[in-house]
Amino acid sequence: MKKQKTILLLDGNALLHRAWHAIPPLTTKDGLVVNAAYGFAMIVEKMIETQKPEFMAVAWDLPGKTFRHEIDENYKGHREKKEQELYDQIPLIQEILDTFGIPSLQAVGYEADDIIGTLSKDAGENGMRALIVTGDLDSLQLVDAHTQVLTFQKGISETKLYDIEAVKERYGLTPAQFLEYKALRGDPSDNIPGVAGIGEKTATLLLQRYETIQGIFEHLADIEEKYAKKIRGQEKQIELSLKLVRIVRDMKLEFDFDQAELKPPQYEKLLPLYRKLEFRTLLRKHGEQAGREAQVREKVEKAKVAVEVIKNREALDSVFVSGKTIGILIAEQPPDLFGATLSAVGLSNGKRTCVLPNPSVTDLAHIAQLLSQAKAVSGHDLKGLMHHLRAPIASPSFDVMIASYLLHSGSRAHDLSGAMHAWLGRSVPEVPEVFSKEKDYERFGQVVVALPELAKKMRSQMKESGVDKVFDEIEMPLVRILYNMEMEGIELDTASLETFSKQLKKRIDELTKKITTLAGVEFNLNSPSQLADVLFVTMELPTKGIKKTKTGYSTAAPELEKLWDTHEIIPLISEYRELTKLQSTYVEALPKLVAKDGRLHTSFNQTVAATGRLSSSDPNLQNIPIKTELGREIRKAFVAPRGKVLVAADYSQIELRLAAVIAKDQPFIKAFQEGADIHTRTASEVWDVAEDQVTKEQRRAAKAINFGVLYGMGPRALSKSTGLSMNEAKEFIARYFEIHKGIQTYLEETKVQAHDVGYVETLFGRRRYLPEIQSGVPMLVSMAERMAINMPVQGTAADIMKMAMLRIDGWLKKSGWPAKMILQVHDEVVLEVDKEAVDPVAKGIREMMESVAEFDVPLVVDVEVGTNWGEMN
DNA sequence: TTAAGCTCC
DNA sequence: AATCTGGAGCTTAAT
Repeated sequence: MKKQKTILLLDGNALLHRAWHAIPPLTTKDGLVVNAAYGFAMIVEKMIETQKPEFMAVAWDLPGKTFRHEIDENYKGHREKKEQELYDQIPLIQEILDTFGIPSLQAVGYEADDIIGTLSKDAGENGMRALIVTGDLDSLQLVDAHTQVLTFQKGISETKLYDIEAVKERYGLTPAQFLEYKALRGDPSDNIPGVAGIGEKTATLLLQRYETIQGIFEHLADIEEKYAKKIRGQEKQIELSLKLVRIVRDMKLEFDFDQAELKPPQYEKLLPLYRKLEFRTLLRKHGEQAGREAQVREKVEKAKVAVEVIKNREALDSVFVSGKTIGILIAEQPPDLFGATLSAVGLSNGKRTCVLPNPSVTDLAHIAQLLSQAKAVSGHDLKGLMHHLRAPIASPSFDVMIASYLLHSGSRAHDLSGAMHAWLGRSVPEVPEVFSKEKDYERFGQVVVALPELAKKMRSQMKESGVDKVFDEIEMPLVRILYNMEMEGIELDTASLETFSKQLKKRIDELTKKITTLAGVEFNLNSPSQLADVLFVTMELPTKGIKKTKTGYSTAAPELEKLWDTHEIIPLISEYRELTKLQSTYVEALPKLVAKDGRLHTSFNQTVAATGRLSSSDPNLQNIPIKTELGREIRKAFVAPRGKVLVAADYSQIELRLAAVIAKDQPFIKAFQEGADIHTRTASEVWDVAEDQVTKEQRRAAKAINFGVLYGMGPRALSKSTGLSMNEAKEFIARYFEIHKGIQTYLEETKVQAHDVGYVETLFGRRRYLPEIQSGVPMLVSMAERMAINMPVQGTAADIMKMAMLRIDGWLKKSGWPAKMILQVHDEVVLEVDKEAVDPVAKGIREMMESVAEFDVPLVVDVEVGTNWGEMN
C-alpha cells in the first residue's frame, strides 16, 4: 500500500498569538520586534521536522474582521499598541513562509478555521491525512479518521496530538459531540452564549447519556428537573450557539493541493532573512555557524577525561578515597507521576570519575553513607541531592548553586550549565535527562569532571569580593539544617480546616448572592476587570481618585476603601475577597499538600531572594495569615503533635535596630538601649511632646516613617499611608532627618556608594549588585537606589537570622534537648519541642539568638509557646 | 505567559 | 505630567 500523505494545516492567527505570548519581547538591534515571527518560525520548522508533511498551508483570518472573536471594548484601548506590534510581524512571517513555499490562504466572509475545516475534509476525501496545528481547541470538532489536531500545551515546545481516541480520553466525548458540548456550555471569550447554568460538567454528562443535543431533547422528560428546566425552551439559543461554534467544511475554495507541496526551503532567501531578524538559534541550525560549532566541539573533546560507567556498587566505592573532596552530581529524569527520579549519579574524586546509571534506593543509601565520611562534598543544589539520597550530608562544602547566588544575588537562575558557562567560559555539555547511549554517560561524566574546576574558579571570585565568609560560615552550613527542617515538616490539623472551609463556603455563597443582587448583573467577581466594569460602568460609582491599572480602573483593596461609603456593595466585595483568598490559597490548598506522614513539608529556597533572605514555596509557609481574626484560624491549624508544643522565637524590631546600627544613628541607638517604645519615641521627638502625650495617630505616623525609611519611602507615600497632607508629610520628614542625622547620612552615602561601585553590602559581607543604578533611566535608577538603601538592612537581618539558626542547631545537638527547628519566617523561627523541655529550650534559643552578634543596640527576642501556631502565648 | 490581587516579613 | 515603599509566592482570569 502507498504511504498516506500528510497535509499540515496551520491556523495562522492562533499560532501568531501563541508565539507572541510564548516568546518574550525580542528586538533586533534596530529595534524591530520579532518575537512572534521567531516563535512562528520555530513552530514551522519544528513541524516540518517532526511531522514530515508532504503538503503544508497556513490559513489566516481576514484582518479587522472578527466574527466570532469580538474584541471586548474594555481591552481595546490599551491593547491597540501591543496588537500593532504583533500584527506588524505578519509580513515577516509571510516572507518566511514564502521561502518554504508554504501558501497563505484567506477568504472573505470566512475565518481561518473554516478554511482549515474545508481543506481537511478535502484532504480526507482524497486519501490524505490532515494534521491541523493550532492553539485553539475549537478545531477538535474536526477530528476524524483522517484528521488530527495538534495543539500547544505550554509555550511552543510542548504539543499534544488529538486523534479520535485522545479527544474521547480528554473530554469523554467524540469530536462530533465536542461541537455540541461547546454549544451547550458556551464560551464567553468567543461570545458563544450556550445555555445559562450548563457548564462543562452538565454538558458532558448529558451528551454522554443521550449522545446528541437532539437526543437530549427527545429525553427531556427523563432528565432531572434541575437540568431539564435550564434546557427547556432554549432550542433557539442552542441553534444559534451551534451555528457560531460549527466550523464550515464545505467552502468553495479555489485551491489545488499541488500549490501546497512542501519543498526544501530556499536557503539563499531564508538565511539572509534570518540574519536580518537575528534568529541566531535557527541560523545555527541551518549550518550557518557550522565552523564555530566545530571549534566548540573540539574544545570539549580536548577537555575529556576518562569516565567509567560502572554498574556495581563495589566499583563505586573505589571513588571514595578518604581525605578527598568528592564531587557529586545527579541527573534527574523529567518528573513523572512518581515525582522526579534519577537517571544517573556521577561521582568524582579528582582522579577517577564514575557514572552510576539508574541508581536504586539502596545504591543511594550507600552513596549517602559514603558521602558522610568524605572530607568535603561539592555539587550543585546539595539540599536537593540530600532529598534524593534521603539523608543529610555531614560536610557539604561547596554548592555551585549557592556560590552562583552569592556572586550574582540579583539573578534567579543559578543552574549548573549557566554557571559553567559564566565561570569556565567554555561549553560544557548539558546534564542529560535520559540516558540511552554510552555517550550520554560520557557527556554527563564530563560535567562531573568539570565540577572541581568550576568550584575553584568560583571560590577565587568569592574571595576577591569577600563573600567567601558568608559562603563558608553561613550558607554552606545552613544547607543541611534547611534539609532537616524540610524533612521534619509541620503537622496540619486538616479536620479543623475542613470545618472552617464549610463556614467560609456558606458565607461566600451568601456574599455572592448579595453582591449579584446589588449589582443587578451576574458576573465573575473573581475577575478584577469584570468587577471594575460592574462598579464603574454598570453601577456608575465615582471614578475620581481611583487608580488606574494597565487594563482600566483598579479594584484593589485601597481603591475599594475610597469607595467604602458610596455603596453598600463595597464592604461585601471586600469581605468576599478576604474569604475567597483564604479559601483558595490556604484552606483548600494546604490539606492537599499534606504528605504521607501527615505533615506539611515546604521547600526553603536559599538562592532566590536578592537580599539574602530565605524564601519558602510548595507550599509557601512564610505567608500564612495572621493579621485578621479569620486568617488566624488558618494559622491555628498548624499544630504540635500530642506531647509536644510549638515554640516561636522572633527578633523584635530587628530591621530598625540594624538600621540604627548601620547608620550609627545616636538617637535611635540610645532609644533601643533604653528599651523605649521606638515609634512612640520617634513621635515624641518629631512633634516635641512628652512620650505619654503622644496620640495614637502620631504614633501611627511615626511607625509609618520608621518603616518607610527602610524602604526609601518618599513624602508622597508617607502622606498616603498616614493621612497626613503632602506638606505635613514633607515637614515631618524634614524634622525626622534633623533629629536622625545618622539615618539621613546613611541614605545619602549608600546611594553614592551604590552609584560609585555598583553594589551594596551587609555588615557580614553579603553583596548585591545593582547594575540598573548606572542605567540613566530615571525610574530604574531610583528603584535601584531604594534597593540599595534596603538591602544592607534586610540582608543583615537575614544574615543574623541564619547565624542564629546555625547556633540553635549546634546548641540543640550538643545539649540533646528534644527539640527541632521546623520553620523560619524571616525574623521568626518555630521549633517543635517535647513538652517537658519547653522551659530550657525557650531560654536557650533566646540566648542563642540574642547573643549571635554584639552591637551598640541590643538584639531582643520574644519567645512564645503554644499547641498551635495561631495562639501563641 | 502576564496582570491583578492578596498573603506574609 | 506624573511617578517613586524593600523582599517574597500563590491563585485566578484572560489571552
